[in-house]
Amino acid sequence: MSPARRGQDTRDRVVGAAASLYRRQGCAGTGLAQIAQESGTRVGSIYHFFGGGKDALTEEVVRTSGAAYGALVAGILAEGPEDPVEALGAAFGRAADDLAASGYADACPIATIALEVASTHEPLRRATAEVFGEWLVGLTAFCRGVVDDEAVARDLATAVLTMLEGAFVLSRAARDTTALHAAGRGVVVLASALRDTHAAQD
Amino acid sequence: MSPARRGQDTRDRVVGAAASLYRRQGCAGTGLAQIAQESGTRVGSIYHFFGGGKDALTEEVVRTSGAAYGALVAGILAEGPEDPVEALGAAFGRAADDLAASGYADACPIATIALEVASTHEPLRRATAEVFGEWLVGLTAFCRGVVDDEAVARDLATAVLTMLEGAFVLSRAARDTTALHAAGRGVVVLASALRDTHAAQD
DNA sequence: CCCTCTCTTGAACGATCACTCAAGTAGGCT
DNA sequence: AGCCTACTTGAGTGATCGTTCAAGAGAGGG
Repeated sequence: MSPARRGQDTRDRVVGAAASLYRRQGCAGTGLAQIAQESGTRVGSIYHFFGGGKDALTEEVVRTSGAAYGALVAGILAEGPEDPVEALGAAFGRAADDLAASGYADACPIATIALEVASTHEPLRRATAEVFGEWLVGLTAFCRGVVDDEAVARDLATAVLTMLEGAFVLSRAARDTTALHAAGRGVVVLASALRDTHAAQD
Repeated sequence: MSPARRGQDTRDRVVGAAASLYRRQGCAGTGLAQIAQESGTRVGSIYHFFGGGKDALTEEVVRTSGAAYGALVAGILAEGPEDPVEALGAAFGRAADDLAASGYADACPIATIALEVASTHEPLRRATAEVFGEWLVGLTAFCRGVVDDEAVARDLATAVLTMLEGAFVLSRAARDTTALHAAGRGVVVLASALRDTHAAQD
């Protein structure tokens, strides 16, 4: 096996292990030694791939898992019920199932990092903001299927994302999916109300 | 001044400094040395008051600032517009103002801790869950002013809290209050819709 | 075959981590 | 006055933090 291939594998394993650990215990609570052990390599190898040190690795984790989670949610919405309002509600149910199945660990991959770095590390804060921004672009496009008006759709998308993020916080803390299911019902009511008022204005 | 009084002062300053630092940079990212320096004492004094070490201090921070923030929100809602739906919306505007005024640091005092400890420290996880639970009790009571049905009020309260928590995450990451304002508009639409459908069922 | 380049390895750096402890200080009480 | 208790102080514990580096391993191209 070529060194380049071996290296790419190691690099991917490091990013994957870091993403998994960050999601469970945050960035500050995860040491490079633990990341190295979890990915079956040594700390020195991490520095071979990430000359910028832990910060560079963390930024790559944010962007990589941010893109992956955005694609995951987009897929769930696309494969869900045909009615976009019902699809939004079903997505919260799916999120609840996945969260419980993972022992209440696999929620938003970057929320913990975002809160940790928001006031302490400007480059990482920007990275998390950009990921959230990209999610909002995709969600807004989907919400255009509920309400045609761009501004209203963006408001709905923002509300949906806040409810998902907040419900992840509450559900992980409580170790039950009540908050996620309540948020899902709220999303359906909110989206339906916006669709109705929008239709009434046509 | 009596030793007991001096001690109580020191203890309060330690809890206050820890709460402030935790809110900005999380629990794992805050060292006891920094807490001691910020509160004008020494690490040894922290251990005099908190024999259980950092965990004991953290639990007190969670319960203390959890209760304080619950009272703060309750006060804002009570002093807000008479219409409870408008009061909920206004509270999000107030949260946005406060967040921006603090340099996007003072959001939820326990959200970062909750995410950090949810999968790593069971006693602290329970503490955060209990704080969220108490907030939900108060919020549900307030939402009874919107919808009389207990279950619907609790759903609304849960949705409101998830939107506040999620909007704090997005707004701190983006360093702007767009998400909080959008969430506030969403809360008004959601609460209004629930009030209308509930009234129609009477 | 040997050189090169990529990647791995293991040891070491100073700093900081949570934590401990013995000695010192000072007000309250008898 | 003298003791007691509460609190402070500063030094020190081993462990782990992020980071660095020199040396080794191993496949590809000449």
